[in-house]
Amino acid sequence: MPTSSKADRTAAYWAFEDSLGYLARLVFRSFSMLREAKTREHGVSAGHWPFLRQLWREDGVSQHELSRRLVMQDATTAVALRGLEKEGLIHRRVNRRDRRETLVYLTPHARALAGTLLPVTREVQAAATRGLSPEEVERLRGLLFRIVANLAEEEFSSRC
Amino acid sequence: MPTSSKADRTAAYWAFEDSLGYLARLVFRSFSMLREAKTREHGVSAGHWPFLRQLWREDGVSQHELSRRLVMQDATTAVALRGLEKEGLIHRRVNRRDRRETLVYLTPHARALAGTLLPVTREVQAAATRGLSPEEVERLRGLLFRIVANLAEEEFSSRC
DNA sequence: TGCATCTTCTTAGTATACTAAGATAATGCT
DNA sequence: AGCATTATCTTAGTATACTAAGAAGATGCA
Repeated sequence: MPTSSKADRTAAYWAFEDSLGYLARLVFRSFSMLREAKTREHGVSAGHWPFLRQLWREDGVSQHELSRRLVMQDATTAVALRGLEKEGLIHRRVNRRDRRETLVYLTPHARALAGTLLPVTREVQAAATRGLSPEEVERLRGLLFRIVANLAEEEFSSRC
Repeated sequence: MPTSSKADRTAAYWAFEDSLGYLARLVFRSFSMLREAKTREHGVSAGHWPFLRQLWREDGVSQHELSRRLVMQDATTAVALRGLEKEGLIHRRVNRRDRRETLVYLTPHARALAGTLLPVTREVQAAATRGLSPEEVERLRGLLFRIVANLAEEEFSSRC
């Protein structure tokens, strides 16, 4: 048996039916691996994707603001953006109104990539939710969000 | 403003309402960060936790079998187990029936930790699902599992 | 204007987990 | 018994993302 069969893997997943944390880990990892497989050929890695995606929505924002929107640390953002800049996907400019800030802009190339890569999200999303009704997907999002909110509050209160 | 307020962070989360992948990332990260905060004082890191947890269910299994059950790569398992061994949480012994295998056993210390640390899972789980009915939690697990299964199939078919 | 303050960004070090490639050692067929 | 095969485990290198600490530079009050 060269690799584990699909039935084997499914059995492994069921072993965690009692843990939402593990299920979330599997969902997250499956999503990003599948997406990376589809975006790699365009020179976009798993780590760059969230930044690109957010910048397609709005660019010309500061690194700190970008970190906030992606719920990332400033250090993580700084390292990732260095990579994106080296790939020619972004360029940075000092904010004239507050020259402490560096504003991040997409290059024309990165902007054009949106047309190619945004459908990828929809593809992955469609594959992931195959067999689920729109109502079920909506319910899932709602439940996930309530969990995120619960845990954020927990973390918040344990800090104070 | 020293750190972003809770309202700020909630706003950031909502920016991803359309992406199950991001919600899963947030859920996974929130879970493991909160759990790590609670287990660190017992010398158990986020990376060691899954192995310990699986071994509490059953130890005396090979490293490869452990990898399979946790959906981890063998290399990842090998590195993590080296750490667990150094911490005195596991020891390894050659399988007599097939001496190519190394079987992994919990130490008495690690076994005793279960009593202290298993309640932590339940605590985190309870915090995460606060305000959700048992039916909603069950429905959430079912939906997440269907997504994992969908993505596993996708990955499987794209490999062949 | 000058200096303290504040924001923003970067560097350094660490943890987790991946892939690829190879070492090791037992198994089992001829 | 010998040797090819196989399973298992390890090493090396890379990617992602964290925390802590600090540099750099702009702001704004005295």
